[in-house]
Amino acid sequence: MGQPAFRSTKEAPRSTASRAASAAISGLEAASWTPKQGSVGPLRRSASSLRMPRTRGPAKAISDMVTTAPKSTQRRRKGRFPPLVRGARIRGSGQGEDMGHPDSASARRSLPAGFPLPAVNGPASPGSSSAVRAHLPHRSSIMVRVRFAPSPTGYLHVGGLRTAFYNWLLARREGGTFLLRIEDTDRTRLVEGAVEALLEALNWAGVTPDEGAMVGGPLGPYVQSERLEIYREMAARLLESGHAYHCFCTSERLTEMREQQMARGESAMYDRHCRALDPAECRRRLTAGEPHVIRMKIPDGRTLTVEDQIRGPVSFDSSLVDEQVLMKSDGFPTYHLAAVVDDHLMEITHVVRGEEWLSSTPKHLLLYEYFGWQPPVFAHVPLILNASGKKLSKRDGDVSVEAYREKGYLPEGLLNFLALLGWSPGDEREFFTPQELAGVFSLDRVRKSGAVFDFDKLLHINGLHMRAQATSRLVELVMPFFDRAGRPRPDPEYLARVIEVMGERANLLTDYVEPIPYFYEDPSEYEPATVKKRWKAGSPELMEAWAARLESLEDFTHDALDEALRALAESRGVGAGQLIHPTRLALTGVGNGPGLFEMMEVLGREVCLRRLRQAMERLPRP
RNA sequence: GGCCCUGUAGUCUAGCGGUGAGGACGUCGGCCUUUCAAGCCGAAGAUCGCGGGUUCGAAUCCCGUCGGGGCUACCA
Repeated sequence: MGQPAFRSTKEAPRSTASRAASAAISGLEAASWTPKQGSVGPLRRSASSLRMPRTRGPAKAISDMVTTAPKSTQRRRKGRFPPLVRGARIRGSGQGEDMGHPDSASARRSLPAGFPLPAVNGPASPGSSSAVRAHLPHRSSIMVRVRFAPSPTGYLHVGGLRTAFYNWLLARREGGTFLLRIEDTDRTRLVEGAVEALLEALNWAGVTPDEGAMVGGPLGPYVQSERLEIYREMAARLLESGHAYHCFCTSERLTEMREQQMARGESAMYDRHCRALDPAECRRRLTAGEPHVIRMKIPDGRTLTVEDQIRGPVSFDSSLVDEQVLMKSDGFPTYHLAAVVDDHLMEITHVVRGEEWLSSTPKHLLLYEYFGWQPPVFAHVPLILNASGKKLSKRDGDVSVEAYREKGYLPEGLLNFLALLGWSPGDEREFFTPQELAGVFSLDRVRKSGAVFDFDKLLHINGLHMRAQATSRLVELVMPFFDRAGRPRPDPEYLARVIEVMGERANLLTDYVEPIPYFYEDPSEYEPATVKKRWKAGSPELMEAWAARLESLEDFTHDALDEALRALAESRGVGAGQLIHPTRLALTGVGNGPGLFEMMEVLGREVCLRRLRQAMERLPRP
């Protein structure tokens, strides 16, 4: 007979899933993944020694990091696209990536005090002062620096969490830095409290930044609206070097232009009207305070190639690239300028972002070239799709991380599921803790096509993680859900026993609350279908006898209850089920749930007797 | 429309010139059991988008084609 597992509140992972859990725990070094609430549990383990080799040649380190992973993988993937080294290759009439515009002295001069102008990735500029320079390449050649750069327009989207997580995994894996930057350059879309919500969600997930907004760091500020001076300065450099120009076109003119282009069947692109503006007139209109933007110049006839870590080389014809606005008329930069400038200044080595950015990458490449900076490695991750194959959005149901948190998902469960959306380990494992993922994740195993968000599978994976948790952690995590359900919090000891008794039955934290009210209060009604099925002619009388027996039962324990019930059934000449089912109905009001005897032990004699009697009174005589 | 990405069961995926195309979710059935879950066993489900070509042999290589998606803003 199966012994109830609820006798004591165990600390170890429970039953079946522990198999999966421990199988999945390889000897990888524990990364510091710490979900906000609760902790410990089986997630903790001692560090062992599977470190990545850290001694590598400077140039190699970067490209290796992403392509390396398991040896077999590396071999297998070879030939998918040329082994890349740096992020981009630029062909055509230009000077290619080696053209070095040394950081202009003027820009350096006018940057905010204490603001380092690293140019770490850039070509060493011969004349620059070099005490600082000297040690930088060193550091950057080893240090992987990745970032998550959301714009605070609301909540954290699950797709955003996946992107952040991939970045975080890369940083953890390489002992690098995961940075959070807030891209709030669109003042019309700002949402109050969004930054806090973003951080709260990341914290909950345990995908926490090592550096950046709210946590600080040496290369801040990390909020773009606080870096306006820098963008202005950088835009000025571009103006100075002839890579950008002022544009005074009104939005009306622009709209009209676009309409005409479309009507002619052409693609809508800025017609470069202001590029030809007479310098003197430009100056005049500027001093007159006429509203204007700054646009970047795009050369014709160049082929711009991104060496994407996930897709291989992707080429664009520069003649088809629009002359993007870099600085808006309100003095804020657009994404393109701000992101490039910040990624460089913040010494980002790998830009891992959503696929929606792939088409604007050629502009970014050009900006790196104009500034004379070396671009980072790029990797564009596929989109997360809804059931009809479109980019997952609000209209498709729950897309905010907060929603999943409220539904009772575990951060590990959500993260595990999200990681598997577009990435696979190469073997057939599917259960991973975040730190395990940090040991095996690599960009070259990320798929290129979008993935549909499958709620069923998310629930399943979350269930796996639920079963791998220590009871004590579950108690901690479940408690807040009582508040939310408007129920008094149970005694932690009692809740622990409920959780043990529930065993494999929970896939969500809320499964310990809403679906099992009978653990916390007497049933207020009885499921009609179950009454019909289980409350038979002989039931009331049997319940009467059973109640009497319970009163005199010495130990109100699983074993004793089991024995007593079976003895009673035998003496009455009925099957045990004749007693078991009506009892369950009387105690819970429903037809299914945990094993009856362990449940009775948890509920206790008093409660059981009371409910049995209530049922006899309230249930109709069949 | 243009540019770019992409295409293995309903869904997530493995696959890298020779496999009965493997695994997972979901579905259906069985076992276990007092129920429900979980677990275990089993089944159905994929003309590898389609058409050509290369090859003794193609999901894998080439060409074409169709479908889906992203971008095409003084949004990110």
